[in-house]
Amino acid sequence: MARILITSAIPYINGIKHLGNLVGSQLPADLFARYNRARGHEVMFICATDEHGTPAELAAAKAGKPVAAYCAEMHDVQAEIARGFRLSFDHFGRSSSQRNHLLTQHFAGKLAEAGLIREVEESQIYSIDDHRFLPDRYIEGTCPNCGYESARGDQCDNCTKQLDPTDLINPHSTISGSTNLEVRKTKHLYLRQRSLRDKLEAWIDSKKDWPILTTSIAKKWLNDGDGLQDRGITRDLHWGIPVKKGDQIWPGMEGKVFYVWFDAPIEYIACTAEWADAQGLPDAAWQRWWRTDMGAQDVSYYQFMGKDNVPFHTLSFPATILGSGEPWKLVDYLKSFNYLNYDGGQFSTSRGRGVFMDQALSILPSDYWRWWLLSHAPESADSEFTWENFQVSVNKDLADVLGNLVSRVTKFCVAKFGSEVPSAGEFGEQEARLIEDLGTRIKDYAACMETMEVRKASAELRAIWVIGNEYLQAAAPWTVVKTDPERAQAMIRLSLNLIRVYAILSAPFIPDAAAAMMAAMGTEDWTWPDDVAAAMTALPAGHAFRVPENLFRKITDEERADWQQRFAGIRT
RNA sequence: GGCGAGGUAGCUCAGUUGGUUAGAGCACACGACUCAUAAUCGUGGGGUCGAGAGUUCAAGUCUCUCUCUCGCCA
Repeated sequence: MARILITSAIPYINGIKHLGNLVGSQLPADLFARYNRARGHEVMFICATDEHGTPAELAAAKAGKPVAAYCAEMHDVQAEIARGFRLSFDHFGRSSSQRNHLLTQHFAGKLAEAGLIREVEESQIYSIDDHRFLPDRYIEGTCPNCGYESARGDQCDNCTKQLDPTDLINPHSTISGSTNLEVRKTKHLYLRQRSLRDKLEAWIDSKKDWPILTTSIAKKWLNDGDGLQDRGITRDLHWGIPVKKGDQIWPGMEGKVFYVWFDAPIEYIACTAEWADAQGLPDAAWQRWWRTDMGAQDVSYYQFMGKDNVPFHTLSFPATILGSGEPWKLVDYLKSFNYLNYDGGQFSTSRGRGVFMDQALSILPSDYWRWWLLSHAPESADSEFTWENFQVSVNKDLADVLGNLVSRVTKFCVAKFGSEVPSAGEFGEQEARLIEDLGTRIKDYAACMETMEVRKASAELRAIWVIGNEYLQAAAPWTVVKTDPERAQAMIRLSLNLIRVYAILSAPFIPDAAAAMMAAMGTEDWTWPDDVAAAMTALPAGHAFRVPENLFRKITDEERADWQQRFAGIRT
């Protein structure tokens, strides 16, 4: 039994994520977690909400709520939706937790001890009316070059010239519109990533089996231009983790907080501590996942994320870990995803384009979405969601191939032999061939799951469903029953056992349907079918089963047209 | 403008270190079957692998040029 640590990129707090966000991290991570649990491994699957930073403050202000209350509320909303999608986190934590405060401050202290922090005094625009420093993107004004009136603090979108906020004519805050701005000196901490560059590169180079997408992004940041840059890790905000050196005050940094991208990945660790706290377990329980000096030396750590998160996970976070000089677990395999596009364009949170997680669940159960998203995961390139494709995939794969198979077997048995596994007859050559074929395919499927080849795994699973139909079609028990009922009984006995095996194999993709299949077969035996022949006799003669409700319904043309129109425009 | 990723059957996509007639699913056509959610199974048609040139005994797979799409950055 292996020990497997899995983290999904943590979603930002200010709103509900769309399907593109889901398929890029949480969902494939869940697939992998469920598969590894099914194989009997010890799994720790962690996710959380990423709660700090200016966007959270602004979203809270817009909602008319204190930011802490807003985040608590939105965390619950996201947690509920995650449950709706059956995301099987061992813990869904919060980057604003006390655990993360302490751990983030701890890391900062260790980095300072190692001489990897430098203090920099810089000038920034302060909005007197907003009572805050304004990041570049929150300042607009007239471009001194082209006269464009909505130039941002860092660059003019019209003439594309790079700007300094102080260059702008009539600068104003995009938060309040206030022009009551001034330049103030402020001091910030920078992490000396440059001095860790070679160490990071050596570490990246040691990861021969990582996807090209992952290593190429990391290499680009390491080598592009002047190479890896030192990075500011503090901000002049109120909402965040107060800057401290371990548990000590950091002179000159009073009232400042750590930058959200500094504390967010540390939450992976802190979240595991939150899990231990919630379980009433001692620190050793989470440390054995994260500290190689406290039992984590045999842990395999997998991260899942969209490609936009790769630089932070290949460089920034490892810089924090390596720089601390402490024996924390580094990621072993990083699985990154491209983007999912929506019907000819991009999903857009700001424009409300596409399907958001809550909307998806309001029109169809999670299994439908899980199946489509995972079987079309943007692994090697960006991929595209269209309603036609969704409708066809769901109707064909889930309703026709799998759902109907369960129907035809169970209903035929009840009609001809009753609602217990029939006892007569022996397995013959056809059954032996099926068992052999199934054994091969299950191995192929498992291999894809282990290497996290999500689309391939879904294709293998579908092929496994198909051979059930092929077998039935060739065996034709509905014909055989007329001349040799005992032989037909053997066929159906096998087919009922096949349903149980399919439930086990399918559970990582479609957990609800799998549970329904298992319940219909009247068993709780989820043992992975390493021995297919044995698995085909797991439900013994005389074992009671029942006909389940249809596992999947079909999406009609009218529904498809309706949804296509409904989700094309603006989310209100 | 720079960098990166891509342009493979009507659609969504696979195609390992270059090597026999380029694959899958869906869609389409025909056939089989009738247990089942008008479901299933089989057979078949369909691609000059974005364009052009080059390297090679051999290129979707390497090199160059061009073109289109999409990102990121300045």
